Amino acid sequence: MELPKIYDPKLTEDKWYKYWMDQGFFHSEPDNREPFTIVIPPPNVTGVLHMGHMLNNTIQDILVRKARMEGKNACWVPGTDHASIATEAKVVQMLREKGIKKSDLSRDEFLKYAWEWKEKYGGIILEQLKKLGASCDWERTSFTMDPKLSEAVIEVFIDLHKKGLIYRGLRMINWDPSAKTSLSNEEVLHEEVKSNLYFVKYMIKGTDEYLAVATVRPETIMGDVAVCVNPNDERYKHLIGKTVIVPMVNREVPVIADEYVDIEFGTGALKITPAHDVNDYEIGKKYNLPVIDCFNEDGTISEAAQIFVGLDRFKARKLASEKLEEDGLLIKKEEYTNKVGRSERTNAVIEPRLSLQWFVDMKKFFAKNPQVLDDVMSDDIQFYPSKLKNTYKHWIDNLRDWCISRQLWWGQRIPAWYDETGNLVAVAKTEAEAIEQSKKTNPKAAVPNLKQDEDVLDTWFSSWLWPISVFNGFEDPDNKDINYYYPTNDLVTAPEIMFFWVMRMIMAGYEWRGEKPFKNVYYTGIVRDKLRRKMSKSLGNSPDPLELIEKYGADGVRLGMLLCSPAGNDILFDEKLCEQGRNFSNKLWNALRLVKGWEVKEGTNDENRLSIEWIESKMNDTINQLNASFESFRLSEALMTVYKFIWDDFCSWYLELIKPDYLSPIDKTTYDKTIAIFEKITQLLHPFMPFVTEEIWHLLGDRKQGETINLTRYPESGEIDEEMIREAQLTFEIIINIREIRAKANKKNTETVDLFHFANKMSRKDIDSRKEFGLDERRTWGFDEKIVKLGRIGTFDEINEELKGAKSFIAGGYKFFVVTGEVADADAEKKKLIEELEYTRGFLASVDKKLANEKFVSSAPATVIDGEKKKREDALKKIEILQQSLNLTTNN
RNA sequence: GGGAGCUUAGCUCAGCUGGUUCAGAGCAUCUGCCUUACAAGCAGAGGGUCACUGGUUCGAACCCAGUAGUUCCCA
Repeated sequence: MELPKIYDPKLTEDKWYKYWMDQGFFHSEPDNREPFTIVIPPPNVTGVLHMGHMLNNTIQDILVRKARMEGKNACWVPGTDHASIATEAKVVQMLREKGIKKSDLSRDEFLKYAWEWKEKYGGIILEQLKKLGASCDWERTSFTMDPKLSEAVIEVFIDLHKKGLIYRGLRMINWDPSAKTSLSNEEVLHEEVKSNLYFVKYMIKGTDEYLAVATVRPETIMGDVAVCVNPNDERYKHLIGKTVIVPMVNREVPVIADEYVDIEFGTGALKITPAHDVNDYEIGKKYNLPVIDCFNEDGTISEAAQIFVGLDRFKARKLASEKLEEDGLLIKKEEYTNKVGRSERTNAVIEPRLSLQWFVDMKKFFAKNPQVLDDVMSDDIQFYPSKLKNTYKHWIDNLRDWCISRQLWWGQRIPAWYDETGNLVAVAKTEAEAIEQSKKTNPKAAVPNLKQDEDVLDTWFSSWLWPISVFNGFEDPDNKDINYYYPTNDLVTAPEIMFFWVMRMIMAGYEWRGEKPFKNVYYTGIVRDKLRRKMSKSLGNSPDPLELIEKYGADGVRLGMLLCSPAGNDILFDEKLCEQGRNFSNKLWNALRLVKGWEVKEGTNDENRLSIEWIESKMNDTINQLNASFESFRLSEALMTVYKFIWDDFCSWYLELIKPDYLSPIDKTTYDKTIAIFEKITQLLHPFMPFVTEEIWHLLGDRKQGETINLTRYPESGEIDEEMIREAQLTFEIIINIREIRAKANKKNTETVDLFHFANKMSRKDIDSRKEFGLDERRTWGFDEKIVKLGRIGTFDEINEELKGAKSFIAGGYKFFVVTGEVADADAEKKKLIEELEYTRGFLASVDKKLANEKFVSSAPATVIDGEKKKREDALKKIEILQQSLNLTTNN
């Protein structure tokens, strides 16, 4: 069989993904096996794959594939999120490009466009996930606005309203005066700007005294309803309860006291404008102050302000400053740096604005479901990394009610019904039901003319139901799927949505299933570039994942992502890592080429026995380490374990040990064992690199149609011969020493050197001495042929005296001489010996000191003391050899 | 302003209960090799006052306190 020298992912990846899909390997139905479930964090339906998705989904795929190979019934549910704000924005923009304004369309017309857009572009991202190799059950693909899922959202809203966990109230929101809509916090970008701090006189009623107030927003003075000072502020104590005159509009307002006010900031007196500042609003509420909204929704000054009516807010600021100066009320202007929020989309400066919104009463909800916090704190739901538990707790301790209404059209419309004057009449699925309800509460009233709430629900209000709703757990709470797959096993997501999503899914899980939604939560880091900058479109520092796949293969990119992603840490992505991944595929491929190129001869070559026993032990050891890493979700570590086993142990040592001479055949026993090990290697690596391992697995054996590495059982660990591993390590140490001497002597690979073992009382042939070193006497000569082979040794013999002019080294308590033909510098050799002797003596002294310390001996555990004793013995032996060598050198 | 985390090799990180030969990887670097699987490769090497200061302990990268720097969350 002719295999190309370089592995080409393009020839295999699409081929195998199609095969997997055709054979339906990823589809799951409930059966008798243990379930393993992951629900995807649904990406935005109109989104495209970015590096964050790559990382997140690679991790999920690894977990799912491993579970599947462990014989579990693995089910990974894919899907997308309707993402109301982002999607609506995209549709609005698309319409604008066509010359259509949203305001010219009816709600139904707009939604028609939105659905068309969704059908056309939605789900591109899912196709991209296939390129990555994601083994999702595509037959279960869901969308948060699928009829069943939307229905669940509406029912949940009605249910919560019935339970008294939802209410409608006034609240300060982020208002975009340009787009005339509210924005979520995530859509507001904060930036530092230089502005002025105005110091303004508020005259105290009936006196010539004034109270100085500092503000950056003089255009909101018309909305002032009080001035607040700190009750502990000696300067102002006498003014508390007095009345002051608001400049420009001459309104009389009280001076109140609250500890919220920072004595140090400005003048220590704060003007209270409840309509235009979140904190002022809170204070206003606390002291029952009125709210005067002096802005219109487009950011111009309203009638309520009395002056500057109709002018833009920034124009008004300038005019207010001038007017204050005219009136002699402006004390001074100072330069001041503060943060201003801007709309991500329109760049307009955000105005805090009061409006009627729907809320979930979080305090009540948590009182009803204390497990939402408790189960995370007690690790019943385990966070990886666990340090994020602190953040979770801190958030819950400072909960605010969840605002769930959005002034948008794309999403689930709030099922609340109002009469003509805007009073809430009922919360119900349909108008008919609402009328029914209103009749019940007020039978005598005429049938009202009802209007449904114009707003839709927050997208998170549908995604918090995701682990239940994808299995239709609301319409049919006792169905086969939900009973089998729920609670799910692992959730893989980003820490920044811990509150938006993770916490709320836990809430929903307890409220409607009485059970947690998942057992483990794995938080990935934020993908950043080499310079630690967040990857973003505007910086242009985010590579296109599909281009990377094109360049390095999906396996290469998957490896590249994972190589730099310890759980919870940020990912400093570097394209070079993908290259490393690609190179690794190629390494594996070439190992296949080597093995498949051998001619096989019946029989057994006993020289290879120890090498085979060693690699088997080493592999079992690797499997144990790998499983331990998986159990604690240390996936980077797990990958590194397999990576090193394959590259270093299997390729660099094992294959070199057993490789027959050029054109010589290999014995069948060794060949069969090697193929078996290679097969296990592909299985171990498969969750990480699904494509190249499937390809190689098929080439390693005679596979039938319908067979796949996906459905093979993940290798289990067997017996580990620790002594064999030590023996091999000693062999490698000897070989490395020889190679180093060869390298320094500039020996060509084709030239041999001679090796002599110094036969003192610790001879390698001496069985007792081998026992002393903890080595098995049966293997005395086991690896010697291999030392000759890999060290390119001509003669390998024993010698009873120091070999003058030869280079020497000590390995595992044995001394060796290497004759390179070039005369070694005797003084340098001697110096080396002396240095090593000095060092070992110093080391011995420190160990002795420890052992002589009575407190150490009495308080340290026995294993530690035994360790120290062993160190002492080893050091003594080493000193003896060194001393002996040195004596001989000196005598010569 | 409040809270949480981090600081170990040039870079990115391990170091799990304080104790196994003066601290471990990967990448990068340096040297030599196109040695019949792989130059996307092979062989070898160098590189660290564990941020700083003090404390606890027989023993500290690890525990405690303080200082500095840094990141994130909330306001």
